[in-house]
Amino acid sequence: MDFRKIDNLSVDCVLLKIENKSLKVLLRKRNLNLFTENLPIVDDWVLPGHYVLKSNNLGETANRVFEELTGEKHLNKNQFRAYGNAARINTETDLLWVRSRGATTRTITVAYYLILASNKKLLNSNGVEWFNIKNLPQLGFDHKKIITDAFDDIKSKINTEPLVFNFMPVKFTLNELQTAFEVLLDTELDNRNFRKKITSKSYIVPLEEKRKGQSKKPSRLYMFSNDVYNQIVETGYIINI
Amino acid sequence: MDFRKIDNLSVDCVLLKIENKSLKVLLRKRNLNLFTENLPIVDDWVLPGHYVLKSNNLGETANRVFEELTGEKHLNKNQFRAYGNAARINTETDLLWVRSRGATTRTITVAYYLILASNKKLLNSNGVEWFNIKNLPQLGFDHKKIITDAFDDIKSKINTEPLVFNFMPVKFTLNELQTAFEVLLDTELDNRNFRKKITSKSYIVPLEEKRKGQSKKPSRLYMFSNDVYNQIVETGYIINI
DNA sequence: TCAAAAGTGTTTCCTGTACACCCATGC
DNA sequence: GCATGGGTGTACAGGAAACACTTTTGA
Repeated sequence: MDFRKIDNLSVDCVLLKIENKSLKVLLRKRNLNLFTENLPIVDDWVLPGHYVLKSNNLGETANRVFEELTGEKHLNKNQFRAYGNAARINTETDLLWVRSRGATTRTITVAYYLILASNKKLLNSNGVEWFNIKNLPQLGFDHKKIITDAFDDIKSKINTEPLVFNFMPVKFTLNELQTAFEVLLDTELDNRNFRKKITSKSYIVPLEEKRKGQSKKPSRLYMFSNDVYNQIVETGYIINI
Repeated sequence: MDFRKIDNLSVDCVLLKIENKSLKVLLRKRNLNLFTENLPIVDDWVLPGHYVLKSNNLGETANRVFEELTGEKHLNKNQFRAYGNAARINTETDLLWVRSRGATTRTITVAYYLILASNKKLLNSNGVEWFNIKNLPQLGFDHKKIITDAFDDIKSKINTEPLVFNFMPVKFTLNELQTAFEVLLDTELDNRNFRKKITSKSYIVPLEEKRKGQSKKPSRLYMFSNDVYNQIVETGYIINI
């Protein structure tokens, strides 16, 4: 195992969840004090990430970042783009930051996103915070673009791949699922039609169990069955262009 | 302009077209003679690609590869994945090849695909050849996987983005378009229903012109209007999972 | 008893799908 | 005049969309 880092290759991780009817992304505080002055001159937010070690795969590097944050191994992360423009690190703050970490200023980053179920808690919230994706703070590097790209990728897949269920706890109500769709598609859906559509799918299985306490009337819980989904493999040759 | 190459970063290019009712990919002959023996020990095929120069962006590098092959500037290339496993270069041939080019054996490659219209010819066919994607020769590195991933990406987008039209000449017949869909979706479509669907789209514009000679009966030509398409922006919230 | 979220059916319209024959031309 | 790919219409079924009230519980 070679623990040295490849000094021009990093992985950035977009951790997403739905909370309060909006999509949240996890950011890490970036802070650097220069001792010549007494002011912090780097004081903004960036995506959690890590340089790739010589012995590590890209995916392993992402896994490690995600595990450190959540305490769990995740299998459903998604690599969606690489960023390697010659001038992608160009502001004074970004250059300073990169040099302070002994990396080259021409760093290529490979970006992953991971969807976290809404009931999961972070293992470690030191220095990180959830932000509404529609209301991001000052971000370093090209991380705003990376977040936008991640969201675009999810949106483009949400209607054809069972990606929504990653936002859901194992057991969820139909209204929770509807909210997830609404947040991701940025639209409103008719509740009756939504229920009809969803309950017609064999891989969304109604459970006997109901959830009490969350609302006045108890609500039926459902689960997504990956097994059943994989059997069905909806070909869906709907030419939709 | 710094012409030195980044010795662990390359770009691989998947150039695709439809010909003879099948999807073709362009490969470059890889050949290396070791002078100690008189036999070529590297003799297989790889994707065209290039190391990234210090002053070049990833996309610029891909553009250059595509331009050298086709003689044209292309705007619709697509970055679809990065490959950077620690052990992705591991066979004796691949290691030999990489060392012979003065690169590191931990090279990250960023992969792009470009769709070429079926009427386009290559500028330069030296050492390259079109292969049916269903019948590939011996490939170096992880290039088989890269090709599969490119195809998967296209398939996943073909029904929701106007990607097919890149396979088409500017003016095309409906039957040509149907063939493209059939090849890409690996299915057969009903001709009458296909025509109904397509002619209902305002951005697929019938021209006065007909094509003679190709078949017995002259066939009407159509064109895809990007302008009209962008105006329409079909939201398409068809939850299809 | 009322506030709050859960849950339920019907009608209309549109779109997908299945299916078989005539058309215009080159040879 | 015939072979070849180009081109057309109709009927049916299933899914999408619009729409308002009842149910169950906690407070």
